[in-house]
Amino acid sequence: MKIGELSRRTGASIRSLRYYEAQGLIAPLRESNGYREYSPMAEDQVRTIRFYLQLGLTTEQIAGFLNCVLSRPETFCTEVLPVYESKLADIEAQIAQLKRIRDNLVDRISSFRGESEQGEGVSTRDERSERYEF
Amino acid sequence: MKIGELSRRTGASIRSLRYYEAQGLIAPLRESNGYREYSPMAEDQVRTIRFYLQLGLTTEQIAGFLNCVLSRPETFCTEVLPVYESKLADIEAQIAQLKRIRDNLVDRISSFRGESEQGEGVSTRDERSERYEF
DNA sequence: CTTGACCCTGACATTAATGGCAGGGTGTAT
DNA sequence: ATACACCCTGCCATTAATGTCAGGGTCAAG
Repeated sequence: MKIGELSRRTGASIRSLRYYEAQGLIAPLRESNGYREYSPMAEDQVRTIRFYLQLGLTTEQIAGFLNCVLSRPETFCTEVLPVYESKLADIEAQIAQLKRIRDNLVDRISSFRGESEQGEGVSTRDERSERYEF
Repeated sequence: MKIGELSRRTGASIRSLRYYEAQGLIAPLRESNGYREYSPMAEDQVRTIRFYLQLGLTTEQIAGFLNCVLSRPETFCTEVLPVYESKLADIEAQIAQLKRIRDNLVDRISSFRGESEQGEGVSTRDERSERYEF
């Protein structure tokens, strides 16, 4: 199939499909006129790429294990686990940082509410940690 | 004081101090030689700017209420609350999204652990599409 | 008068995936 | 042959604050 059809089938823009190729994630054949010709398997391949992108992995990381996971179960690919673990650490750190900012914002917002009557920051902290715990 | 000293006192790089000025957050006088001359109050002003930046607000948002909060308690500045609330909504959404990704990663990581004892993955396809769910 | 520590402006780079345009070729149906 | 849908490459833009040059003034001390 040609790039337009693959785009329609996968939801990836034509621009993105060309980008994945430039990043070495997919290698369509070329017809004599220069058009890309994708095999039917490309559809699954693109969906797999997009899934890993949604997990926040980079094209470079995906390139490191894509061939493996396309041909066998993910759990057989030893390259995948460290990538997951490193990404997970990133995510946890980001969440922690965002939580700090959020708590600060919540404090400051609640001090606006308190300002119209009297007492300042009551013991919002306990309520907050309950509500936001996860 | 000149820009180098203000930088040392506040921890903001010289580049950043110039940037804050370009964004309309601070307006030092100019000496006849073109050098910026900052009043002593600028030190507090820069610290205030940096604090709001740490909360994730943009220079544009900060510009919208900086004059007010510099001259009276924050809770008297009605421009601030909606900015906080909007930022808080962003943060909550980001946290929720990161949590989804994290949960997915945790699942996938734990499936590696289980795989060492379990039988093979016969149908790679089905497993993968199941786990693709967010 | 030179050195060295300051200061100035302006411009480009950074990150990563994607959008979008310009300028052009291909293929098919009318 | 002409319209139209499709494809190609290459390039610039995006976000927002900051880093980092280049090329050049200012000024005090020696």
